[in-house]
Amino acid sequence: MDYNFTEIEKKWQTWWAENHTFEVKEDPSRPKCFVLDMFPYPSGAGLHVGHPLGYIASDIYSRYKRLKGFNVLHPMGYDAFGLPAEQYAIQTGKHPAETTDRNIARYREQMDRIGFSYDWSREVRTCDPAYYKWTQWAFIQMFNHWFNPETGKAEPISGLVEKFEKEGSADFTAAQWNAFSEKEKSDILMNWRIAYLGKTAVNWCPKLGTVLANDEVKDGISVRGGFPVEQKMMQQWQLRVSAYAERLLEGLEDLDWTESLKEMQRNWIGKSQGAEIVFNVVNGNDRYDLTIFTTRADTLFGVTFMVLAPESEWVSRLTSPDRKEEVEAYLAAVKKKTERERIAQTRKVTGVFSGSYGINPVTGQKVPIWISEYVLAGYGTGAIMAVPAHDSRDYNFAKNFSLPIVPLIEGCDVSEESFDAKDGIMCNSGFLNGLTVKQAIPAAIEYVESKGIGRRKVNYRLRDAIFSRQRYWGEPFPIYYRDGIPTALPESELPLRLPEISSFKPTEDGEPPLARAKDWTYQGYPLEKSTMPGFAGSSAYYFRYMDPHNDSGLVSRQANEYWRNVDLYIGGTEHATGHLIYSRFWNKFLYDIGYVCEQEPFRKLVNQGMIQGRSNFVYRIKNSNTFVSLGLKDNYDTTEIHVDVNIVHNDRLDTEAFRKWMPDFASAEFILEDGEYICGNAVEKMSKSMFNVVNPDNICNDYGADTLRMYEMFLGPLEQSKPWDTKGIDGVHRFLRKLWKLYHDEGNVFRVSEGKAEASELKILHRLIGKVQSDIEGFSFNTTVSAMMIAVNELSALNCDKREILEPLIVLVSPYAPHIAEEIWSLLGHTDSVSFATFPEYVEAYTVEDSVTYPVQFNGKMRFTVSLPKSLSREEVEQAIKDEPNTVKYLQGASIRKVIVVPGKIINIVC
RNA sequence: GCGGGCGUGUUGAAAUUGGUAGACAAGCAAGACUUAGGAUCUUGUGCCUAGCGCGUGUGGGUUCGAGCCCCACCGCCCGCACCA
Repeated sequence: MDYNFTEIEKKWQTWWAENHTFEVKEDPSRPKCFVLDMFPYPSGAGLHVGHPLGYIASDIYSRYKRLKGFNVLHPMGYDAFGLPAEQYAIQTGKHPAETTDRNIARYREQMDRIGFSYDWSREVRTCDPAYYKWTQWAFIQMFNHWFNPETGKAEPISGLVEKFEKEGSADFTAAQWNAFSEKEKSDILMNWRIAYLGKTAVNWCPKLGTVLANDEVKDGISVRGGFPVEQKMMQQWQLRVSAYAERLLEGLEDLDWTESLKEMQRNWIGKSQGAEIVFNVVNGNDRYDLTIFTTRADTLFGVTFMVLAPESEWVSRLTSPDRKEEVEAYLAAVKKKTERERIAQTRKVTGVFSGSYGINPVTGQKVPIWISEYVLAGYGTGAIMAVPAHDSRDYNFAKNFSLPIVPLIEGCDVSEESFDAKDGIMCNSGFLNGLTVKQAIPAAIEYVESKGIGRRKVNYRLRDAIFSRQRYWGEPFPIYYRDGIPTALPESELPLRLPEISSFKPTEDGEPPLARAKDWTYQGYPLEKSTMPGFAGSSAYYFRYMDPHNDSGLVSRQANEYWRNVDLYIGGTEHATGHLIYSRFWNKFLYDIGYVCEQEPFRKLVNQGMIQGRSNFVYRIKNSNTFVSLGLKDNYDTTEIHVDVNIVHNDRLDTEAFRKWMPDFASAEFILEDGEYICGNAVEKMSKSMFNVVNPDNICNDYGADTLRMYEMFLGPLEQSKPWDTKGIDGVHRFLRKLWKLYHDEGNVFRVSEGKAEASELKILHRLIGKVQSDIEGFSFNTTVSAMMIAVNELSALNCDKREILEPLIVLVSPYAPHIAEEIWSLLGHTDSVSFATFPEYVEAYTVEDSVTYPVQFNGKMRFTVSLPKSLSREEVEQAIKDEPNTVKYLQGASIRKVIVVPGKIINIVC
């Protein structure tokens, strides 16, 4: 019997819980460090070994920072509202709260086994009324504020009302405003509120019976559930995220995030500089001003037609009577398509002529106005000027409908494809002729501005976030309809609790499930029936951890000023354009209203890679119950069958376990090679259906949590995706046993000596200290594990049993393998947790020998500064350099292994 | 198409950031102990025509010196994608 991880881990997990070891309080005398994991959605499947990867890294970092003297806030909670629990409720009638509670209990149990140093007293759950009170509270604040473009920040809506009362606006006078009815005033203010109700094109998912945000839809399919999505105009609650586009973009600059993630956000925000240009348009005798947006004002002379989005409100106005039938047929056809079909048919050109014409403001030429789905209603003004010669989409359209193509750049060939590059000399372009494209763009904008037919304009791709979901399991809106006027509940009424309902399905007439709630009213007025989306509860949860039990505010001023924002945030890259944008927006809003002290929520962000599954296969000979080993399978006609990876070890099948696995295989026969059944393998997504899910509990049972933690780190760089492969886990486990043996004799009796450490032993220790320090701070957790293995190997080779070495060593190991460290720490005579130890100080003198520094000249040309041990004479060094200049020289004797000679640079001595 | 990143043994990967390439593990091979081993402990393990030879996707460049820097090409991964 030696290292008994089962006993040790249980013992210390209980001890930590009983002693509240990881609970933290604000402590102004110590620097703070806020280390956060993206909290999980507690799904029914529980955790697999991929989930804890980021949690382990953040836990190591937290424990390390604690040893370094930081006051570390390291909390965990659950993003507990969401679709799966509700879908399950619809199928089974079980209340989502019940399912959620059960799943959370399971998650907690699994996390506890891994030995995380979370402060569980700060746990939050987004579905808890005491928590969602503050989600609703924030919504009311957004409802009561507007975004002032002049100051670039959120301001109370009352200020806007005052302004309207005194000055009116561009659309109405003060007198008119004051004469408006309550309803009219409410409708106008809706155009300004940060949280507002408005009609917009939404992603409607009929299967889920709800609308979805852009980031909840991928390739025309809902991310949750994978159901088709279609475009629909609907009245929905929205958040005016687009108002913050510029600040969200600028804010990225100072963040310590990966370049790729910042770039993803930049793309999502999609800033483009251009101009809005007004075209006179004619439909029979009617004349209008139609504004379009373009980034290529320089191509104005090449406009040969214009295009409207099918959803554009201009369509009805510009359809001439004789074209009406055809246009309506086209609109109906477009409407019928799902988003997915629209994407799939991307290259197929469709469109219809409206019957109206636009007048090119620089040439006076009449150009036809078309309607086509390749123009998007939600971007710019939903209308474009088409320049087929220099835009490939316009080009395809022109070719398809035989519209003219006018090239504007000298020497470009547009017979086969458009010339999209912003490069070359302008021609056929009046006053722009002779300019380069780069000169022509600003020149054209200046021209249209001076003629009053357009203006410089910056456009963003970022849309407002659709905030309503026609579902049950989410936060109810703190909104009621007073005579049809959307009104916020008084804050004193919060939380507005989710009511009990008889069935979780939408009603027969298509209303959200909340329509089934009895008495869903406030003071006799109806309450809003939709609920908030998943990202509502996750947008500001990090504030709640700072002050989780505060009943009078989201977070107290004092707690917020101490913890400020997240120093390290670890989570998956899949949240790049969802959660991470919404959180930043939400945070900036709270900052604007003076509620929180930092503009950005997450200072440093690390994306852990995904752990994929490594599937195993067996090969069944067709029409038999005989299975043939991998190497021999080509001799037979076989079917490949996924086999549970938990009954396979190093690709060798446990044939007995296989017979027991499924009744079908009870009488299975095997054709072995060398007495073993070898399985095939492949890397696939970790999922139940592939039988490749590895449960962390199993690893904890077989090897212990410390092995799991170290092995997950050892697997490779944190950010990288990699398959879970149990090969190699034995190596890590062996390391922990060796570590244990360092402190124990043959009979497993604890033993250390008090003797003075040798220089060689100190050297091993201090090299490790330096490595652990620089690697953890550089998020290179895998190399630290290797360094520990080397140190332990070297120390056991030296039979080192000195407390002076072994005590700091166990502190170094403790962030990675906290249970074994805690056990040994207590054997070393400590009564306190190793988490309260101090990180040992790195002393460089142990790695570099005593040395002197002096300059050396060679050939009168190169000058070097040489740092050498006293044991080598200057003559010896110079001779060595002369013998073999400009290269690596090995010197005998001493502890010096080479002298590196670099012109003008300090010479490096490697020991 | 646009943007970001990567390419090193049989495998996961290291490389003090321009200085002995392949650390540390895994696998494989040989040996020891053993009734047995998915246990433990040694030892070996980039390649070859075995030279003091060749090797970090390919070709070139800078340098005394390149896995690392520069140019071109090839291949892979991720994100965005009718955004005018």
